[in-house]
Amino acid sequence: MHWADVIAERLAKQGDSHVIATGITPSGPIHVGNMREVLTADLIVRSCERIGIDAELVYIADTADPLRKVYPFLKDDEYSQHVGKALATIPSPDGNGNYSNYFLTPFFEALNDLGVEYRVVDSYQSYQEGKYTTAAKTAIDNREKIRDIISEISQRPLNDDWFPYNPVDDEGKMHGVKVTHCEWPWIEWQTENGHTGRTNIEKGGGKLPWRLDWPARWDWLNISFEAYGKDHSAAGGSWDTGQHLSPIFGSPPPMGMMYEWIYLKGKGAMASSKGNTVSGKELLDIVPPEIMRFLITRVKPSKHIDFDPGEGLISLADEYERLEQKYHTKLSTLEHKSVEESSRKEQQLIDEARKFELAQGIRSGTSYDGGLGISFSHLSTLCQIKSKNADLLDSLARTHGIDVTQPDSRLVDRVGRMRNWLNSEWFPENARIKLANSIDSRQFEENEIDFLNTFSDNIKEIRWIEDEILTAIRGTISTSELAPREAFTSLYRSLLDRERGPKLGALLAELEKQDILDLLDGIN
RNA sequence: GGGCCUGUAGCUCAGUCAGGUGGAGCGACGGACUUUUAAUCCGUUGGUCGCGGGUUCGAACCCCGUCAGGCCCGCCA
Repeated sequence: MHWADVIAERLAKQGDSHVIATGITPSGPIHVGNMREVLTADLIVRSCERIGIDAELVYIADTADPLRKVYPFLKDDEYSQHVGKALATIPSPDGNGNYSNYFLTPFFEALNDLGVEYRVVDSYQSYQEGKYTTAAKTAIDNREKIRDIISEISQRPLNDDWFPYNPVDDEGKMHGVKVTHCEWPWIEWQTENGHTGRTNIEKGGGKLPWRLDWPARWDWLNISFEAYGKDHSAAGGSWDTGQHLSPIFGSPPPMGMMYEWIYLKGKGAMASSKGNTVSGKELLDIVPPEIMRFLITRVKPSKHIDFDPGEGLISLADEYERLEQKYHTKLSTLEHKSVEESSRKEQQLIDEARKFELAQGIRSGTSYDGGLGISFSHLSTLCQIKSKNADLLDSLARTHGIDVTQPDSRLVDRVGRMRNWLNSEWFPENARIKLANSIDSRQFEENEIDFLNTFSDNIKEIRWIEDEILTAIRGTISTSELAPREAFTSLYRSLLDRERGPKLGALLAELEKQDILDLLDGIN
């Protein structure tokens, strides 16, 4: 059974209506690693829908979190003054609006692109509106008890002056602010510089520390499931203390599931603080949403993913396409048998089907149609040799029977992304089509050289269009002692310096005839 | 020091919760097709399940230990 379906079944045993939570701090570009959390939650929502139970995805934007430091992508002189302030209260790097929205906007665009449906809870706003007031009161009333629990579970004693609420000072900063006195709803504080003042908890004059904020929101949002990053999962970590603190706020803890991080191949864990990230938006600029979803659906959450935006992305797309074919030819009609009444082989097939279904951007309930039938590889070739979309569509009209006047919007969409990919730093060099610089005759047999020379002669007088080039190739093969396959391999090896390649007729037509002739002249 | 996750075919992963003859895809190899190929179809190959013990009639799976990689144990999220 697919892991998302396993979770859905467990949730179904607990009730028929669930709130699935996900939360990411918009302190920087929201990368593919962060997206795993939201997509994991989305898959579980969809699995719930499949078996007929209600599930709502709630995204908590941690906009009340303070800016921890000046990240590498920020200007030091501009942002050092804002360290410690809530993300929602500091200016955006581009000068428009606030900091958190600057990073949330592209993230939401990516989610919409991915077909994720969610409700946003803005934590800064929630504090302002008093949504956390009850929890804050509970936390302060139970200060001793909570301190004992955290100290015991995390194996680290908290200081005597520990207070379960972090107030902001008169500059809006939370770092290094000590609570000196509390008389509900007022909290008195002192900064490291000796400044004193007071803020109103009911008006969002600060926030709960993370270890309390988490279980507090479980209660007021009625969360029944949350996937959390592996950094939270160790004994004594925030998930662990949350389990014990949750009852104090009035609810049992939600069901949870740890997920592993996504690593950038060869560069370590994706982390915006280190700058080695691919944002969700960036990835969606170059591949369609179903490929990005497939990245997540194909592997259990406990596995780390070594994300390779180059060749790895090509194989991911290939794998997706093969699965798409298989799905439409044999998997879509598969009966969803229970684990008990099916063999492991059947289970593996059902898993594959689910990996595909859950990768679809469209919601359950709509039909999964036959796909585009045009492979990514072919598309990458076409985009490389046809610089104009009109020419590209003409080519597809001949080979794939598409309607040039009304091309499928998904096709146009994919072409756009493919062109972005080609123009990006990620597109792998060995998938790029380049005419060889020269031909090393020693690498070829005599009959191959004869063939290439004849071919060179045969194309001298033709018009440089796809049909005539093809005719010339065929004609040359028919008079050659080479088998067609060998002949084509010779052409690929000599012209492109590779064993295989895209359709030669279309490719050569896009290149300059004289360049081909010059190249072939080099043979002796 | 304490803990979590991962380790299964050359590669990417299922299978571990519910112990019962080790699976899939890719790759590689072979064949078919024979005037196109980053093609398709058919077939073959492939693994002391990280390592060592234990429990069991039977262990990839449960238990103990161990090695390797990653991560956590902060008034950070």
